[in-house]
Amino acid sequence: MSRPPHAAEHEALAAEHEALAAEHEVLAAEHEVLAAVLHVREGSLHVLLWQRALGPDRGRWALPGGRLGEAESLDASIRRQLAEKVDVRELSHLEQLESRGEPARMPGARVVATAYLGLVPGDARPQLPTDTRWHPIDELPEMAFDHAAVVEAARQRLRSKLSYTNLGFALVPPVFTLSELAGYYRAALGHDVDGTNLQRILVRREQIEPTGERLPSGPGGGRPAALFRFRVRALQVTDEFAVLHPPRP
Amino acid sequence: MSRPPHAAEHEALAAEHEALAAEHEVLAAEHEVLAAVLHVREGSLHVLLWQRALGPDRGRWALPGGRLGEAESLDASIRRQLAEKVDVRELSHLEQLESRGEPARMPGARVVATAYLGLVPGDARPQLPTDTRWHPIDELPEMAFDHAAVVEAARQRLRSKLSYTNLGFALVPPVFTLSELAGYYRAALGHDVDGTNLQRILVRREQIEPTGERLPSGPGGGRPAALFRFRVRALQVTDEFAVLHPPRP
DNA sequence: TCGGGTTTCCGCCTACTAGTCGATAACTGC
DNA sequence: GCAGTTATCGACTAGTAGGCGGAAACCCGA
Repeated sequence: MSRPPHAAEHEALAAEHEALAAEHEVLAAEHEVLAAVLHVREGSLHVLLWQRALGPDRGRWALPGGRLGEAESLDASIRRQLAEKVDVRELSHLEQLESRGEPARMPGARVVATAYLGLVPGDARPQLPTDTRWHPIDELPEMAFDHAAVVEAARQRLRSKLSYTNLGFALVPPVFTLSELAGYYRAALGHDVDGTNLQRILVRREQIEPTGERLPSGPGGGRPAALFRFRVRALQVTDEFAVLHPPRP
Repeated sequence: MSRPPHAAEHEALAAEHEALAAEHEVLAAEHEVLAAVLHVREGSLHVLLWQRALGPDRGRWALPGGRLGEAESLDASIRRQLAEKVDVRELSHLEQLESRGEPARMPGARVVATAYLGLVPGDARPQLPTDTRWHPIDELPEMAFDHAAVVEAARQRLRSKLSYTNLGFALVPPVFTLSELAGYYRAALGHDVDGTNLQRILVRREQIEPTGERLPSGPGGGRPAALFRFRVRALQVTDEFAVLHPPRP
């Protein structure tokens, strides 16, 4: 059983909270939403971060997010908050990840956070505010609060869902070649992926289908690649699990 | 390639966002924690519910839970709340499930809820308060608020985690026969489970091991059953997924 | 137009796993 | 000892992922 805090303690906390809220031009709130928006670019997985210019942890990099509004659902709120940093119409997927409520996760105020995983297709190049950038997920900068842990959770979630859902649709452009597809999976999974095998698995699961068209060959020649697309561009769970393993030694 | 959004478009977006933020006066939403505690008894999966005697939805059945304390983490809070309904020392597993924040999920106050999945081993018979009972998960009574959805999420989580983790340890007594083990899995998964196959899978994964002892035969005779135990009684993720399928037709 | 270089695609092979089933072992009770 | 019962073990089957080599389809230079 946890004891109720002393009144004095409580008031001090409330005062500090007020100050912080004033600084941010927002009233006191206890709940925030965050999103780790992931995106494959230049062959590796990136995450969307913005650099804090004010408040605690200024200078560090943070996930997009903010306080929950009065009449907002969690989903609606994260969409609204994300709109500040990126064109939400570019988002191909969004799902809830986890909530964190350690009392000391942020200095000053007590804030419970609900984190989301967001995905942006590989061909999208949304315009970003000046304080916001894509960071390679393997070289994260100094992160604010507990946001690094959220990024790690997002990466894990993506990795496993690629194995037993059609979540790949959210990583790739509407139409793609098999080599490109393998490249996206390689970046997201963090290990090598055999194109032949990937094709067989996804075709068998009826996740992807050929469009019938083919891309012209590159400058060096080579057989022109056939184009594919995902049949369904919304999350579906495969009845049979199938893990994409790293290659055998 | 997607075209970059026009600058004007971007500004319009930002303006819209300002308006939205102003409209959504931020308020201190209350936060509660809930747990769907599952338990296999008499061959079927049950969930722990208590009947509301006061307030909204009185008479309906609810999950254990309550408001988050000032200096409590979410995990600490759900443990404290659960202690009101069941001896928490009987809990073999507890993990976070999902958070719900629809503004109208409870009448009156705005309450964001973080739900947990709890498990109690099959041999435990914890004492319960008079308002609290185990309910078969297939015959839920009239449920309060959105608690029925939470129960469904918990069941799904259990089902899938049995396939790619050692979560079975949390369902069974410290020591068990293979028939008993198959019975627990059958109840939790909701479909038939072949004991031979289950044994091979779990032994191969090094999840279970024979204790060397054997149970005396029952009244009708029969070969005495060997006893097994889980090697590790804490959650571990199997590197290779392996789904326990329903039997083939 | 022919041949070398390049990339993609396709079919075959292998290893391994889950699911099934029947035979055998180890008991009880008559 | 024999019939009945339950548990255990081993062998068989079907299906899947991973890997590899060769054929296909293109470019380009001679």
